[in-house]
Amino acid sequence: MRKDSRLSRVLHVLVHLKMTEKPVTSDKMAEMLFTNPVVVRRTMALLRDQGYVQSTKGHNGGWSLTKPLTEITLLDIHKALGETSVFTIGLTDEHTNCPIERAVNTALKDVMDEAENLMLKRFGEITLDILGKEFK
Amino acid sequence: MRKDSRLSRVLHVLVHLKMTEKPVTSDKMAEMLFTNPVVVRRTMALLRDQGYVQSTKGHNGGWSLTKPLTEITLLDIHKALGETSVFTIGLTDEHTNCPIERAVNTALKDVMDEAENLMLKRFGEITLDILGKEFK
DNA sequence: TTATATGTAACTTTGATTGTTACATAATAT
DNA sequence: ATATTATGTAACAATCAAAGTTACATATAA
Repeated sequence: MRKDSRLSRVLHVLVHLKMTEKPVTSDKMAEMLFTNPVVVRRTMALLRDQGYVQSTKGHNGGWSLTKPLTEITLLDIHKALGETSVFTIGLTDEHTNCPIERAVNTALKDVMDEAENLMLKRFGEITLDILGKEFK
Repeated sequence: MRKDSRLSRVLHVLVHLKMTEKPVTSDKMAEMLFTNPVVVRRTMALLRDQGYVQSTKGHNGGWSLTKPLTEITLLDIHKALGETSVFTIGLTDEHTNCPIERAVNTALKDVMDEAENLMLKRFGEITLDILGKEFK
């Protein structure tokens, strides 16, 4: 099943952004991530919308952080990417008046919600500076 | 992001199988699930490989349970489907010698593993008969 | 005013699942 | 016996969302 690696990638980029201090262009990031500058802009734009980074045009332009890494959590970035539901498991919606389908969906949903809540809670406890710390 | 609804669908089918008692053909199941008999066979074959159902050919043939629903858990069926990793979130593997990528991956993986373990634990606690019970 | 950036719409490609066709094999009813 | 009803499965086509690409507009700085 297909995976969304934007979170992993963008976290990587954000920590590097902090290291270099000056703006990094979409082209440089694309090179670093083996992808395309437009794809980078698309993803980074979501973070800008939430106020975690800013973009500047023209010479010496590019992307830079607007907050210290200590004030950004994995949860913040996860939410900024706007991915709904973290599971590959999907529910069906074709016999909504069938009690068995409903029971199946309820059972699956309860468990997935519990697992997702735990995941989001943990993500909320991890700030990005921690990811750079292990660097040293 | 695309979802895999085989688990939801096959659970639905298994509970109905118990209700009818006699074998149900792939064609009937396909009709019920708004899909194709070959797709049904593909999925059901995975359950047969693990001994949860059997298939019989010819007249009055079809699929039937080989175990009481009380002896099958959501986890059993989930595992039988062979889906690896329940998350849409993927890790990157392009800078394995970059300490930042490693730190990002480790952080994400630890959290995902914890959430997945909780999910599998809960799945293991739910037997399929429970899904039929709510029927009454 | 030229070079360097981002912004974004429109389109193409990719990749994995699902769906389909075709035919082989097996079991049962008549 | 043999016609009918099933599954088994290989090979191929369709689908669909994400990623990638192209093209051009806009903004900023040297």
